[in-house]
Amino acid sequence: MNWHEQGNMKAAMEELIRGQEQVTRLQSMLKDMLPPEYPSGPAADLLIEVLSSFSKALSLLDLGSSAEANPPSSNGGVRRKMQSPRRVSCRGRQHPNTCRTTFLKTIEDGFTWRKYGQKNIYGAKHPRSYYRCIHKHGQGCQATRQVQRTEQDDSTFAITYMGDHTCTDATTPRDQPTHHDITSGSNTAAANDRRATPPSSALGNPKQECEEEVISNHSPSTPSSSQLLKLPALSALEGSSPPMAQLMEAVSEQYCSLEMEFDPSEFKLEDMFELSHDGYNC
DNA sequence: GGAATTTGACCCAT
DNA sequence: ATGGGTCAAATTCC
Repeated sequence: MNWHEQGNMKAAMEELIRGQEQVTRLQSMLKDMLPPEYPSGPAADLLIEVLSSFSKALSLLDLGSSAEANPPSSNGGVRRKMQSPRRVSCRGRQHPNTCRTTFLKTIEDGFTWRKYGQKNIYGAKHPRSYYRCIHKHGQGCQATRQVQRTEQDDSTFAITYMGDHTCTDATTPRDQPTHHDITSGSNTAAANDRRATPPSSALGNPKQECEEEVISNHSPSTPSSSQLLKLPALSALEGSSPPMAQLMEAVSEQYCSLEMEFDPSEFKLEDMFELSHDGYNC
């Protein structure tokens, strides 16, 4: 690891530690606000999960740095290559500057897609499916997307969009799979897709999308951090008290400053290191 | 029979 | 050399 990578690593750890402290403060505030008979609730549970995520991320980074310092020499010299040494998404050949990833409970997004490939990804539990817009030939639409189940949650799909729709489908606002409207849509590859269809649990519930979306920093239409990440349970508390709102904003920004295409299912230390090479660009 | 998916092969970036 | 992305023939479904 060179000095530049070490610097990024250290900065990432510092950001995580700050975020952890702020969530702890938020937890304390929330505790004061809730009635004694209801010491916990969805918001409190969510904070516990957020704290857990921070802890895991910190321990991962810590392991990474110590492994770097003390490479394992045992195991008879036979050591499996680290998984996913390359960045697995946003590395497209056609749309290097317009990719964004969303995490949804359904692959429906309002557009009509044609599946053109599927690959088992090295080190990944689930295969990745490749779709292109059904209007590629008719209207020359260059939009494509990659769909892969996340490793933590089989019912959640990481959907990476590459290229913009130039077809007439794109003119209908309800069809735009943006972070502003990711709950709409009924006619998709999933609807037409007979075999590459996810389990019914995912399909029958178009309203089950996660509120989480990661948009690459270089995206021309990148929204503000607060727009990017608004936890539903916390949003409900907005306006409850100024310090709480400020803290929520700070925590939100903390997450977003660490964004860097952070797909929990695909997070690998080496990915982080490589991010420092190409400046977080896709 | 047409349309859509599957899957192995090929190409390309790293 | 390796893994990811795309192509296209084969297969499946309606």
